[in-house]
Amino acid sequence: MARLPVYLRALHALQDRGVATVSSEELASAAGVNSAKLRKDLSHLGSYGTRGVGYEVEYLVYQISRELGLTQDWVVAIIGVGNLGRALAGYGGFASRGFRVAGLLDADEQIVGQEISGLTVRHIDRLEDVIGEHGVSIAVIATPAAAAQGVCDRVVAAGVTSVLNFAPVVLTVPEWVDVRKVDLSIELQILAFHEQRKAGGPDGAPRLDATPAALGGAPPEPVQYVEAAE
Amino acid sequence: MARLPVYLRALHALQDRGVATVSSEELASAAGVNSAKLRKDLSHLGSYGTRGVGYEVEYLVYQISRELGLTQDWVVAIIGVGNLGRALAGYGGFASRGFRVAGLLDADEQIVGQEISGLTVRHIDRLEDVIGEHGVSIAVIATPAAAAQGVCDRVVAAGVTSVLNFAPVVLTVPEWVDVRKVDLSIELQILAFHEQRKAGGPDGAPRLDATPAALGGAPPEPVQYVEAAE
DNA sequence: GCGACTTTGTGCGTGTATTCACAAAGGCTT
DNA sequence: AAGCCTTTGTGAATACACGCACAAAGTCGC
Repeated sequence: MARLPVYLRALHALQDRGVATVSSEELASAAGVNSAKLRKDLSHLGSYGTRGVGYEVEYLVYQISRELGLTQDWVVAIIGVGNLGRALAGYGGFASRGFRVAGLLDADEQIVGQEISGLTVRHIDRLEDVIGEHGVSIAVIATPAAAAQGVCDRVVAAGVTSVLNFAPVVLTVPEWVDVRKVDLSIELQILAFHEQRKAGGPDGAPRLDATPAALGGAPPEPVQYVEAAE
Repeated sequence: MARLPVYLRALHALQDRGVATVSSEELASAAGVNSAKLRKDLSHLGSYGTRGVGYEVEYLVYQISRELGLTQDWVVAIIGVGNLGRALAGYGGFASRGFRVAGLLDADEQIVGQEISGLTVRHIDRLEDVIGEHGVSIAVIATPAAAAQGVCDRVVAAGVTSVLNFAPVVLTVPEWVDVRKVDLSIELQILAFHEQRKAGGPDGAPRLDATPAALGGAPPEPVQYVEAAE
């Protein structure tokens, strides 16, 4: 399930606070989900709780990590070292969960050779070498949209079977390859949609879940929706 | 629906290629979804297709933009100008869809005053001023985890009703505030989970959904996750 | 050792999402 | 103008996710 990482994070937070045992109610609250759902999720991996007491934090951390495959190292390459690629390279949340960034690649000669977060950026021409040398199994694509599919084809040909795509395109891959997409502007668009709903829909329909709170909101200016390539 | 932004992107790509009309089958394929689902989604906003022909791209773009609230400007503030905040500030996908970044804020004196993507970073102490002056309605939180809840409380108190959270914590907000979370490491963990499944579960159990044969492609070699020695 | 209390694990009803399949509707050709 | 062909829009069947509520199971106090 896609919620396990969230539980895992909450459990780590509890561990840091020295909590040894936790009930489904508490953990669900910390993770922001329903307690029955949490119990059902956990029971799907086996019975790791003690009735009347709860779950032992450390044991649960281990079981979830094991289920997610975090008890082994995953070797990652980041392709595209722009602003986003740099942010990803320096993101501490990777290393602490068993993800090791083994390569940074870019097509820009200005960037190739730079040292970022302890790694030297290599030229995209060496993509296959880097993947082979380090046994990369997960590729992170942070290139411009136009380059993404080409890069994707190459990493797949080189043996990568999981791709995390930050470029705003739908990637086409063979069936045995998994792709997950993170799209920053889509998230904002979804927020805008809900924001608009709060203020009354586009057709002026009365808002269904109006809040009593006073909104010091922005007077929305009439606008054109200009489109630009990315 | 959360899929509308994906359709919108696909439509924009078609527009750039000069395509005037598109069938549900083509658009669904470009967006990576089932065509019946796409038609049902679109019919939910009204009947904008022509039977026997398809949908007029430009008209559909307008209707979806309108539904999503992209025909008006949304004013955004980015709090936390680390690597990620910088990447977000420079991300072209925002401006092109009606999102205007009106403020960059950080607590680090070293960063305050820097000019990034045409904006001067201001001190977090001025958060309420910036929100009020520009009529910010969406806040993007790109701070360290420890600071996120505090910042969130402040932006909410200042009148913001939508929050896009990049910090790895579950934010607590009043019921009238929408929060969306983007978690980079969670995406990688989900990939690792599937990757592990392909190779046989954590207990070595045979994979249940193994693909018997790959049509028109090289079958994946039996994968091993060797610890890469350097 | 026993009973009361707490908490898990899950059966079940409900609502929602997804997909199939087809009739209705429009264009296009002759 | 009439019939054929394409594609939409949607009824119906299916699958899935969610959450309530409760019995089973274990702990803790006495």
